[in-house]
Amino acid sequence: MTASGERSETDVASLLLAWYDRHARALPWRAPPGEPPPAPYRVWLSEVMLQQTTVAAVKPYFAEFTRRWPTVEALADAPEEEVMAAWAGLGYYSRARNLVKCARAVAERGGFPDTEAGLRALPGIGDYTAAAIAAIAFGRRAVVVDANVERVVARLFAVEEALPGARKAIRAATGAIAPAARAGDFAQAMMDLGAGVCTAREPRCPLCPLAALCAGRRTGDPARFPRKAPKKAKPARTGTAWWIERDGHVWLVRRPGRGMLGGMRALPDDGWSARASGDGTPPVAGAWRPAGAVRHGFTHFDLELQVMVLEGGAPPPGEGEWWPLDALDAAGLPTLFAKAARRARAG
DNA sequence: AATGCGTGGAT
DNA sequence: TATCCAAGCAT
Repeated sequence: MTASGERSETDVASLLLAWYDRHARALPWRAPPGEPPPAPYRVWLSEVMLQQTTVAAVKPYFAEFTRRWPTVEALADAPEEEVMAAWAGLGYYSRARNLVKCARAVAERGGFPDTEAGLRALPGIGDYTAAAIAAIAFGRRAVVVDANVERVVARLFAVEEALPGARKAIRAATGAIAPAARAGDFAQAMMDLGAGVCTAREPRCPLCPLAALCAGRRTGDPARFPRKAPKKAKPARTGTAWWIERDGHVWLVRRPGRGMLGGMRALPDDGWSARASGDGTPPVAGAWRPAGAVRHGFTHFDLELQVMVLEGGAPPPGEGEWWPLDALDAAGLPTLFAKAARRARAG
């Protein structure tokens, strides 16, 4: 703002919003620039799906969820296991558990809270998501900081401190440039800029509406911002998944509600985890046949999973269900076990 | 506050 | 193939 209170044409927000008016991505959960926002339900659902997840991965899930559950009330009424199965493949499954909890809380209170603090108190909604929904769905001024914004702001102000320590300074700097008007468009513009122009590798500075203001660019090497602490090496683990098939069905279990792949359907396994490899002990005795292995990279370890097959076996002790092979897609197996199932069935 | 938690695409 | 990374949250 200038001293007289009018917006300067060299204001970060003005420059960015003008760019957004021309270059905003068209997305299924987004209103075009300057138009009324989508229903809070769609903003919330998309924001949760987009946590640490790419736009391309989210699109089909968003379409399917809004088709099956068009409102937060419909989602609140859905059985949790159906929602978990529908989430299968998208990852970070605690999001799906919290999605159901949140939908039920919102339905119970008669709608989404329209303040950042109210949103922040709901399950699965943290600082970022509360600010994003408040700004995008309710037009409230909020300091919306995701990884895109961290990168844009770290470059714009050439923040030398490394993440995660720099978060406080980045948040303050973001607050200083966030406008009161068009709060949702500004937040989404920052994210579009980070996603398409101010990218992690090889930023496209000639296309950037903020290039003339950017301290990072003036250093000659904007890509070195934000600095980051070095990351730890990922351990490698091995394990075994057990494919027990009988009369066109396979034996599936449900994993415990917390922890890795929590609450998801799965193949029985030998107890592998991030901390230790599995012990290779089969759940029932029998003529097990090796079907090969699959590799899967998790966030914090790499797993090589041997797949062992037993045909005509008895079910192992404990909870589980015979699942029809011709409907295996509907079981909602997370990707690791979907890979293992393909390997088992390929021979 | 450091750690645990998925997955697929880009380089 | 190896690495990085993406609209983070809970504990």
